[in-house]
Amino acid sequence: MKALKQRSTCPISTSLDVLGDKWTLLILRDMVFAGKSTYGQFLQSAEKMATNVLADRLAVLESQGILTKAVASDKKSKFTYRLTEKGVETVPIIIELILWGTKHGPAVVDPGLLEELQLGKDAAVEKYQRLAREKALA
Amino acid sequence: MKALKQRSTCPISTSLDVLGDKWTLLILRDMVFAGKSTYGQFLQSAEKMATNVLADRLAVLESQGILTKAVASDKKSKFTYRLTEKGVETVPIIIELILWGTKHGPAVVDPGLLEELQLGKDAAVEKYQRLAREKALA
DNA sequence: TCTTTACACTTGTAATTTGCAAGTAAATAT
DNA sequence: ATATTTACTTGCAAATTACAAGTGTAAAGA
Repeated sequence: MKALKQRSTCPISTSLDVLGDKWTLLILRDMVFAGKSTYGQFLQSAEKMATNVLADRLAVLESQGILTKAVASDKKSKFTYRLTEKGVETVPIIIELILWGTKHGPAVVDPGLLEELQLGKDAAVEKYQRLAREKALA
Repeated sequence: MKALKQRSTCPISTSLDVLGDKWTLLILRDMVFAGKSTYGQFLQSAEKMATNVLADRLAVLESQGILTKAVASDKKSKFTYRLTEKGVETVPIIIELILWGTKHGPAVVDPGLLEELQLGKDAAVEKYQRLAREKALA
């Protein structure tokens, strides 16, 4: 049981108590935009997160009800992580990070996604939330 | 000169390289929603950030062009921090954190702001960006 | 003028967190 | 039976954070 320390009652602060680090939102990104769902898949990302940090973050995300952990349907030695509705609702945050990083950072962006976002942010949010919800049922 | 390490070219990752910690966005929150602009004011927030961490984050934010530092108009021993346009454009990210924290966290929220957000997110984003831009000119 | 206060940091040090390499353990595959 | 896959755990050095105290400069007060 991972007890999180709450620094204040400000909603921004409480959000950052959970999401405010360099790794957590990358795990959620991998689930939403890359369809990943296992420990091994998360480790393969370009940012190369350490195994112990990944294990720790997955435990926090689970204890906070952002994702669930279950034995995979194909293998008993494998676990599947799925987004809860609380997790799906981080999509707008992630989308805003994409837009800001694209505009102001040294990022290289997938042109397809960028066009989609520029065409309509709300539509893109809904699309990726829908896909994530469908994936969560599988 | 604070050199940031870039972990990948993903826009989410590059955004988190700068904003992904527990303190940076709280400084921006204080500038946008509380009109704060000095080191002393930032220290007085409910979350009680350490002085060395504040100094470090302000230096990073300045080096990344998210805010500027200038001698205050009233006192030569005082500095005023102002948001750049890059800084103003973090407002949508902060607003999404407010909405998520309000809905899913243990946060206690200002009812006025919440009503404003529920009435129309885009309008709220524009309002606080406008206020921040005006403040930056003062 | 001398002292005190206000403000913005810097420094030192202990505790915590991270990054890296290696090891463990259960379930499959060969 | 042995090897491999998958998901971690462990140990340790390095980096970061938290906490307390100190420094330096400008302004204000006696």
